[in-house]
Amino acid sequence: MQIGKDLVAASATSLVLAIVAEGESHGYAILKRVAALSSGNLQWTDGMLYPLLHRLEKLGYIAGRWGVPVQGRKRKYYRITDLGRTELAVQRRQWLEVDATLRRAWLLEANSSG
Amino acid sequence: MQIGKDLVAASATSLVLAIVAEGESHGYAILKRVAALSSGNLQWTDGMLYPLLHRLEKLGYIAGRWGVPVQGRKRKYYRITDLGRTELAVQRRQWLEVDATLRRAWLLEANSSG
DNA sequence: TTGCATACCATATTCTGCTATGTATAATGC
DNA sequence: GCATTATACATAGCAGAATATGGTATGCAA
Repeated sequence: MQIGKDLVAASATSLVLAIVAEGESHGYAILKRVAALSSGNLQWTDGMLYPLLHRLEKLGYIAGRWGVPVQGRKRKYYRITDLGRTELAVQRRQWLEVDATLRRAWLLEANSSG
Repeated sequence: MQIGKDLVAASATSLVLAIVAEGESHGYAILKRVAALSSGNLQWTDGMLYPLLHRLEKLGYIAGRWGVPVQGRKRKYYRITDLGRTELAVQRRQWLEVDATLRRAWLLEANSSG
């Protein structure tokens, strides 16, 4: 299934925050995690993720540090901050509220003929 | 509760389609319907609704006609098209898919300490 | 040692949609 | 009859985020 742009944008922050709340992670791994959690339905491009990570870091929701590996490409690891946890809770509440609204609207449509 | 911009954008099309699927409606009435369905949590501005209605009409999801009232301001009434109903179903499926993904992600976070 | 695939990160430019603003009519209160 | 608020629609211009692009590093195959 192809997921629309707006929906991707609306869920992106919550997903990233939830994933790094699980434990420190880096860009590429987050990409894979999203694909796994969504059963492959969400296929983020790296081009959209990195700007998002920068934004979230600037907002103070996540904190990044460069990992210095013995071998291999260097990676930037992100972890969630306290502010980020708070924000995650806020976003969840908002999502659930809109979800409830939509479900109400869908019922209306179902009941009004077809 | 204040709902974020992205979330508003992601739910707007579905909401409008579901509302006009209930029965023909016009801009101002749709605004009120959204507020009611969301218990006042979604407070759309007319400035965001009208461009959206134009877009949806151009896409063929809704069809508009000018109502000529005996008295009162003239209004533009929109009804849903067959294409619009199809699109509504598509968007609902997408929303539910992302919703499932998010709920999975939230569980992870809950289980990973706190 | 060349070429290709995968891992990994970054950002300028483009595009899209909202904010701000404008127009107009009808109802209400005084 | 005048001011104010609610009703109702439209769009130019701007802000912000994704696309497209670019770059480095490692491994592997031919």
